[in-house]
Amino acid sequence: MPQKQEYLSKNQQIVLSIIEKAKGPLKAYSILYNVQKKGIKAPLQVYRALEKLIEIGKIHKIESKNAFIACKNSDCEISKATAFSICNNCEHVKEIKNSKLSKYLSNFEDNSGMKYKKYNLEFFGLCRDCKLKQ
Amino acid sequence: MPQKQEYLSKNQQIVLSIIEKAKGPLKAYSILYNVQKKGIKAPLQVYRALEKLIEIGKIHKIESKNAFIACKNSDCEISKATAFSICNNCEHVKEIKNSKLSKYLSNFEDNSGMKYKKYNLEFFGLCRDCKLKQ
DNA sequence: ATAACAGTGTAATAATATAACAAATATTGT
DNA sequence: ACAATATTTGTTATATTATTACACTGTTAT
Repeated sequence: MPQKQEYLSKNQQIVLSIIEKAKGPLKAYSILYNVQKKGIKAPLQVYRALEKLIEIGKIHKIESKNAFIACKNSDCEISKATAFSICNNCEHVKEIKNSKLSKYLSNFEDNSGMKYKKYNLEFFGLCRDCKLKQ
Repeated sequence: MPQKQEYLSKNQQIVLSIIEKAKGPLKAYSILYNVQKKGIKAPLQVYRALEKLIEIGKIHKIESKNAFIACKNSDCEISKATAFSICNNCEHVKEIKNSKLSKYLSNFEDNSGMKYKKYNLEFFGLCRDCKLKQ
């Protein structure tokens, strides 16, 4: 009796594969347009797949952009600690993999002594290329 | 010659005062319904005020909720380093004021040596009250 | 076999946010 | 005070993002 889903359903596979092929985060409706040839016709089908893929940690949502990106971090099977670098100029997004940072945040206690199960961190700045160009 | 706006316009004041009075984050359209008696009729008027208020650091956007909360942190006149605690159960949101955390994140360098001007961090868990109830 | 569960398909609609344009108001430099 | 510049406002329309509701299909566990 498997506790966690071990396979992806058809729609989940289709949506994941589009996101994995993409260079950057994709928006839900742009995913939809990309998969209409493959039989996914309605927003809800996309959103359902996205929800599941997030739940099992295959993708992450970039909240400040309402966009979805494949998880590059083999560790996070359940997506609970995410950090991203976002370029204000070219909009390039990269997942930050930094064990010191993730340890620091996972163990963080606020002033009341509370600890958290989950966090999402988004950093903004200029990426290397954009900094050079300016 | 003031470089920064030193006052708030009428609509900005109205919107800010609603947000400051609220117990938690408010959504844009809920703000709209609340201020229709005061002459603000259209979403855009609310969004424009929100944009300005964010820019000058009077409020913050909780990205995972598409909601807006007053800044309790007198330091952040320009909103560039924000951290929040969000309860998964009662949805209570609190701005985290922790100088160690903010120093850590403001000085954070990623693996490529890049530093960032701005960040937003959202922590999720159960708040004290909800933890006790369960 | 059947209950429980996860996934699918479809239509409709809700919720969030922006574009485009015209006019009014405030601010600054001279 | 006056023109030039900035910002803010008002309004309509529309774009974008996300969910509700309902009927149906397939798989798994007992």
